[in-house]
Amino acid sequence: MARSPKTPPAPPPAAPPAGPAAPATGAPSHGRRATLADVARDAGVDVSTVSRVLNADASVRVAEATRERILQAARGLGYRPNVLARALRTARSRTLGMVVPQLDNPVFALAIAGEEKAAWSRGHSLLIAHEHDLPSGESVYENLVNANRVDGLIVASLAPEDALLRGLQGCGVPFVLINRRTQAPCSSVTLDGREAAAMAVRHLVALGHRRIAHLAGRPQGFNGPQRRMGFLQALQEAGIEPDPTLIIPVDYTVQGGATGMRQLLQGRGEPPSAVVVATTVAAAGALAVLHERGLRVPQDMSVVGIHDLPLAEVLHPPLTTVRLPTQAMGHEAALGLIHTLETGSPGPDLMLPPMELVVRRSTAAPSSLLPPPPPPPSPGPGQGRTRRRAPLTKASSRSSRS
Amino acid sequence: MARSPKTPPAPPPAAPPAGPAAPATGAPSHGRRATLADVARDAGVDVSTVSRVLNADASVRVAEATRERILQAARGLGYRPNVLARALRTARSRTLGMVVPQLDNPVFALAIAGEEKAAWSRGHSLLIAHEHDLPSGESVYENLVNANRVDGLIVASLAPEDALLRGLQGCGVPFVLINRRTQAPCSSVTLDGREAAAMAVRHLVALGHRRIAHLAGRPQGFNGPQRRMGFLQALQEAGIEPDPTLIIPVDYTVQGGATGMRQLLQGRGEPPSAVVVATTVAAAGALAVLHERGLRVPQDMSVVGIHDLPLAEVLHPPLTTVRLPTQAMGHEAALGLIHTLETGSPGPDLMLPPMELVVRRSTAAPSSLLPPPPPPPSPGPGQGRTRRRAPLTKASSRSSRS
DNA sequence: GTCACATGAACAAACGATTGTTCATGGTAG
DNA sequence: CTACCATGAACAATCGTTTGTTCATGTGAC
Repeated sequence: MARSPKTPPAPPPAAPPAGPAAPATGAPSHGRRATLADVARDAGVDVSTVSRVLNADASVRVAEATRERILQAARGLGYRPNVLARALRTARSRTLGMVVPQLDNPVFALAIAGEEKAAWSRGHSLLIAHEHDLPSGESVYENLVNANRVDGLIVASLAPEDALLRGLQGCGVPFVLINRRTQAPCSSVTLDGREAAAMAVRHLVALGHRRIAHLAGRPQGFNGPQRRMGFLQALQEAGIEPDPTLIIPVDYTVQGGATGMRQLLQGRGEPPSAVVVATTVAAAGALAVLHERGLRVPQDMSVVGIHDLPLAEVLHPPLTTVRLPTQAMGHEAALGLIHTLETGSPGPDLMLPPMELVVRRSTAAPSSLLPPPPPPPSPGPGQGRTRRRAPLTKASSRSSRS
Repeated sequence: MARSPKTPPAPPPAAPPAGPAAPATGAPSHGRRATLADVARDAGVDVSTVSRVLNADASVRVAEATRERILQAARGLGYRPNVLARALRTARSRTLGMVVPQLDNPVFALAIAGEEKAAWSRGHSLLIAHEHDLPSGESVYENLVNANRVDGLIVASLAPEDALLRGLQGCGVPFVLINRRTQAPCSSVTLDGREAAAMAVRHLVALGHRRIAHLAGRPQGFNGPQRRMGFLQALQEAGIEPDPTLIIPVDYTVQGGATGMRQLLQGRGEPPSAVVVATTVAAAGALAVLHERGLRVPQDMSVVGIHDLPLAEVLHPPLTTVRLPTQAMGHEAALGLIHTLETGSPGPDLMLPPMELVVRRSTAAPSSLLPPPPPPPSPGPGQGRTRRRAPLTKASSRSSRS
């Protein structure tokens, strides 16, 4: 492991800067892949020397001429280290394991994209596993660690905290949770749902809304309560007394959003003029119910979704959302985990701030005031953090933990 | 995490049917994982014997008592084979490499889910890589094969055929393409877009539509032309003369669908009463334009999308689609590849038929005829293959290749 | 003319498995 | 009583690396 400690971009281990089409300057001679021994023979030295030269082992001295010969031989043979052998010897596979509860969820797919990028950029690979039952009775985590030898785990699980942590700790490798924080201190990378919800509310307040509802996530999860807190906090900041009947817990599904919206519409009292929906998918359900009832968006009701997805663009009308750095979450998790693996330092503990408020066509000033008089804070949708675009800012806000 | 064992094929490599909680009957003794040598010591035999017993090596005879002792020792130690060592020795990693052009595409995400399931069910792992450039100048394929030692590749690439195949063949491992066929004979698993488009058309014809448009995919891809062929064929079957001005090539994007629909609406001549859109995403764009123009769906225009996605459910109105077995595609590809690896037989060459027509609210009889008179084939949406639900049927229709 | 020493590179032992071959044993046939 | 054979298990080589240690060489000081 004597590579240049940091310097990730560098491809020191014999990367033949071959022609346009990489295929072998003359390498794939007789089918078998070239090994250290082949290089050693060609260069007329011992394998150990080759190993040290190719790994830029600083603790050893070799003559410049020898080094050249070795490098040349390696290049000529198209030598690539056998990661299996290396991993066996060093007990480090340079592979990260990612466990997801579901793959067909754009949030996880994006996170994986970020992880994959980070992993490869640091010379690691990503092994993906679905959270599922194994015939052997092991957990996927254990299997990954015990049999496949991943060096660390990135986990996005919905399992109960205690069992999850117990299982993970039993694996004996570093891990980082994404999209979720735990009571117990534990490395994690999450999205700041509190701030996201607050941004949504501020946008609506700036438009002149005062009666704002919230289709909130499940109270027992992590993201639901976060977003609810942000919602309440921003309301309070604006001097608006929150109306408990306007906060309705819903499932993160189309159906859940629809049910929640129905419930909201049949409530007594003055109806809201705007609603912040905990997820974009639930917002889609809410929109459907509004159409069903003949209510126009945004004229009769403004809708904001939290967590931007491609879906938001194709809804009717296109949904105003708060964009969250989902891919960055995966990227940071992988980078942090690799750092932990390399230095032994504790894992990352990040909460990434929202990227921006994406104003589409589902929000406008409430029709009760037209033409819209300049509302208290600032007129129009161009307030505060709108379209801020701060892609990768970090916020190590352990303080914000409940 | 010990769950109900499904007992699929067989877990020959020493799967200890431990108690409810797998964590060690007494195993994780001193941190280090148990090796063959540990088991051998405990059982008082040689490692080679342990290896043969645990692998159920038929070519060797061991006394029943010895076998028992070994099994017990392995169980007691919680022994798990080190796949790295095994892979090094056998030159088989039991790992599949999956290369995708983009991860945030539900089609690929679903395919991966299918592959992952198939791989694990056969004792393999799945290594995922994004199709991207490597600093070393190698292709991702080569890197996967050369350095990470995957035994085979599943590839979903949009790269030009010749370069792609050359690169893949240079890797020297079996591979199977998904979601795409090539001119050159080559293992692949695809979705039958021809039949899918035909199903969509038949549905519309059954509703009474005669003037049917097609927002078609790119002519140079694989799926676009397939679907276009199916569209034309079904029209012909119904005795309808296709109108070339009603077939418009579009990009597989919201924007593409929108542009295509605008073009369709500004055409001279009698406007179509229904449209088959090549993808659900493009259909979303088309719907948006229809709303923009004040046209009602399905009263003024029926819309069918090909390739069902969760998105279809949340559009306005919910989109009638043809459901394609995307996950099964990945499943079959992985299973086929593993079969190739194990037997040396040629790779799979499948084209999976559509699963069903999912009738939602975007299709109805054309308003020109109300009440709808029984149209020629059969009345109502309950025709032919609608809601057939044949999850995993295969069709080795190499004959259908152009 | 030795001795010590720095230099450069070879030697060799792992890592944890698989697998071809050899070896000890006891029973049986001649 | 010896030769032979089937049986059951040990021996040992190997996969391709990494890494601690040893070894040969030439140079300089004494």
